Amino acid sequence: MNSAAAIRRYRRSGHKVTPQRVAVLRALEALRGRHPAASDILALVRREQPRVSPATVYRILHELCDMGQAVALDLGDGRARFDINPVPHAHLVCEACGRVEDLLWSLDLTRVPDRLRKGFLVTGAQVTLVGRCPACHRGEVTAIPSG
Amino acid sequence: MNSAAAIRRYRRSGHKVTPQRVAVLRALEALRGRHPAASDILALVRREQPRVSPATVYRILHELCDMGQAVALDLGDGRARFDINPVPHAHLVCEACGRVEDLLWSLDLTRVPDRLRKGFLVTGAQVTLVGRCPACHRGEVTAIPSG
DNA sequence: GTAGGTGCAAAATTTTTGCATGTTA
DNA sequence: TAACATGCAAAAATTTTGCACCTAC
Repeated sequence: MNSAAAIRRYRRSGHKVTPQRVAVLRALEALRGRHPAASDILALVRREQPRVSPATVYRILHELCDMGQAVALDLGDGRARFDINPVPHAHLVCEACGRVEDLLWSLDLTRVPDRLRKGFLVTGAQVTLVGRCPACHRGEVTAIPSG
Repeated sequence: MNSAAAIRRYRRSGHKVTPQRVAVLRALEALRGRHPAASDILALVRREQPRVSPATVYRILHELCDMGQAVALDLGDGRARFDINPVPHAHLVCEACGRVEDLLWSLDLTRVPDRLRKGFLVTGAQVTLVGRCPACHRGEVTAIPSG
């Protein structure tokens, strides 16, 4: 249960430690590595506390991202996905079925050559590789998909 | 006016060449490099053809992405951005003001080591670097911005 | 007790869909 | 003219906001 550190950080930062905040942290912990959308997190939180509202979950997720406890991902399907305390990594997304896999490829993309940086201070990177997962790729050699 | 090639491709693929398709292509051409959202493209199209509907623009943008004439980007603000015929490149996004700059960094990320690929066939990559643009970075050393 | 947090409901955005009508080839 | 494309309006889905009430400290 790693969420203890995040709870301490809430306390130290002057935020209150509420049951809702604890529940979101625990849900993120339980879903670590599964790239949950806000609705997935809400669903898990509601298994214990059915009256928690979407607004609260969104507010807490934003806080956690601001605090650096979590990161928001854009995997191309129009909703935000969340990761708690992630080891930096890239993602493989199947454009056919939407499957997402972590890609533990160590690229330190924050070290952009100064010449190209346009004065930006780069603090994070998001790398998404798009393609076909094995299952969706298999039928493709002999038959080009209609879409 | 590079959209001529795309128009030819429409004709060859059995799609009809409609004024709406031509207008979307010309808008994408005019906005090349500006990372327009669908609403930006619609607004430009409507300067010439006020009755074009959002649904039509979305349908045409999807077609163009499927045809490989354009790409959709996720820059982290909840709406899709579009680029026509882009040279592959990464993006710098300012997390404070939302400014987006191209980053002409030649990384061939589709060459993922086999060991890590998990069987995926990788066809494209999206690299987004997040940080602070020069303007938003400047005041930060002495004063943390309120937003 | 008070500052801050939450639930609810409504709104705002973006994107999709159904269907009657219009248009390209 | 026949298949395809569009406009319109409504729906869907996600995320944000206003406000009265509640609670952690």
